[in-house]
Amino acid sequence: MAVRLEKNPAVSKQALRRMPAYLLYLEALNPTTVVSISATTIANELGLNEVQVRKDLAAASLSGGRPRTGFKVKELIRDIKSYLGYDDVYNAVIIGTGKLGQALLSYQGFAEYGLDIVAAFDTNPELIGQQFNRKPVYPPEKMPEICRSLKIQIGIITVPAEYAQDACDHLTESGIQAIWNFAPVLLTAPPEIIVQNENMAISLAILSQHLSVKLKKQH
Amino acid sequence: MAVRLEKNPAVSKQALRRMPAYLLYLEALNPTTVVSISATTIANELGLNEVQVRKDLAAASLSGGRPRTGFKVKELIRDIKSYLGYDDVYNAVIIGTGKLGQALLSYQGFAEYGLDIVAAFDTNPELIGQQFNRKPVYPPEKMPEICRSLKIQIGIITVPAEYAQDACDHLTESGIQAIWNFAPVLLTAPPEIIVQNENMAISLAILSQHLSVKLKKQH
DNA sequence: TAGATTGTTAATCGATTAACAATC
DNA sequence: TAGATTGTTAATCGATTAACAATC
Repeated sequence: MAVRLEKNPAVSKQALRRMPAYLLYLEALNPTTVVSISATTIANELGLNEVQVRKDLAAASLSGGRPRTGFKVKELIRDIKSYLGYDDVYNAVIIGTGKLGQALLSYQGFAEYGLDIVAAFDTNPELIGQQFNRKPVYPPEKMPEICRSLKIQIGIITVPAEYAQDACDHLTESGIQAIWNFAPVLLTAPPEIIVQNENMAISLAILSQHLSVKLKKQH
Repeated sequence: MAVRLEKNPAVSKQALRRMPAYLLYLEALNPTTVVSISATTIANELGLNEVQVRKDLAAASLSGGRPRTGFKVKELIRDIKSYLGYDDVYNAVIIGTGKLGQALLSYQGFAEYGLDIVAAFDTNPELIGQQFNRKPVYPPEKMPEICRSLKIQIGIITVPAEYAQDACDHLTESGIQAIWNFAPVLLTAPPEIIVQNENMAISLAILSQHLSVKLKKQH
């Protein structure tokens, strides 16, 4: 996982957010019937501005598109993946094997994003020693040892809100570099630790805003 | 759930994304010891620009802040919640009671966001008739009837990617207004249906970008 | 009062969109 | 060639930040 910041100076955060959508769209195409695709088509299908899509694709694509024919789908998929850093693999552990933790452990799709979840931790003695998707559950005491020996870079927090800060502290002491936090809590971590929050409240607020506007119109 | 678009003309999308973080921060404060708080303090704690926080709070707060003392924490929490539309309640159903679906069904916190998940649907005969967090699982055939009689506005899709479009079509035919999609798929829905994607690939791409920059620095 | 903090107006910055030349 | 599409340069738009007056 390594985003090509060097090449194109204009790697906007916004563009980064749109890339996964391009990828989903391109991967849903039938590769035998659709060999090439234009930025225009993608823009229309996704409801985006044509020039915006063209700039985004130009930033990600190594060989660029061709006038008249557009971009080669296969190449473009490969380039966007590389642009998003899905080629390099990071090792991760999950803290908290409740239902959400189990769901993430069992999800096969992370491999494609360069995320390799190798183990989990939980305090529940009934879960310790079990495996989910062939990934073992360890007691929290083993965190420092396992994170260091398996060279874990990312800790994924899926414990209930009240234990999230503890989990964060434990992970920090275990030498990880980044935290992906699914608990609805603002974590306090040393500045060198990267914290990315998966905040469902944001999605929900945006959805609810659109919905309220829509329902008002119906009256 | 109804965002106050009318009052303040400058309801930026970006501000909407920051609001949930303010809320988490404010709710973590001890209400007996911290009665008032300044935008300056919040900005420092969250690593944001002071003026930005002040503008955001001005947009959400009804009574505004006071020079010297700042905002009353309790009032501010209430105002931001109302601003985000957490006061109005929307009814939702979950399609797909795998681990992710079960996790969402069991999560108690959605009530605070104005989301009331009242039922679930699954094709698995072993799950049909069961309850999770007192919410019953029905077979998909019952979707139109139940969604209409319970006045469901939101459908939450937590089925595997390959069934997500089917689930979307079913929900649309059942008269729902909005879809919250957790499957890594671009859904095709009629334009009047609001689709909000919970795309973990975006979070992961952002995290991986930061991480790659960080790891490069260490060399 | 003095000064911390608010809220607003103006300046800057970044992202989007429009216009257009280059190219296969 | 003609024309669809790319990629770039310039204009616009929106969001952030800076400067400052108002206020408790």
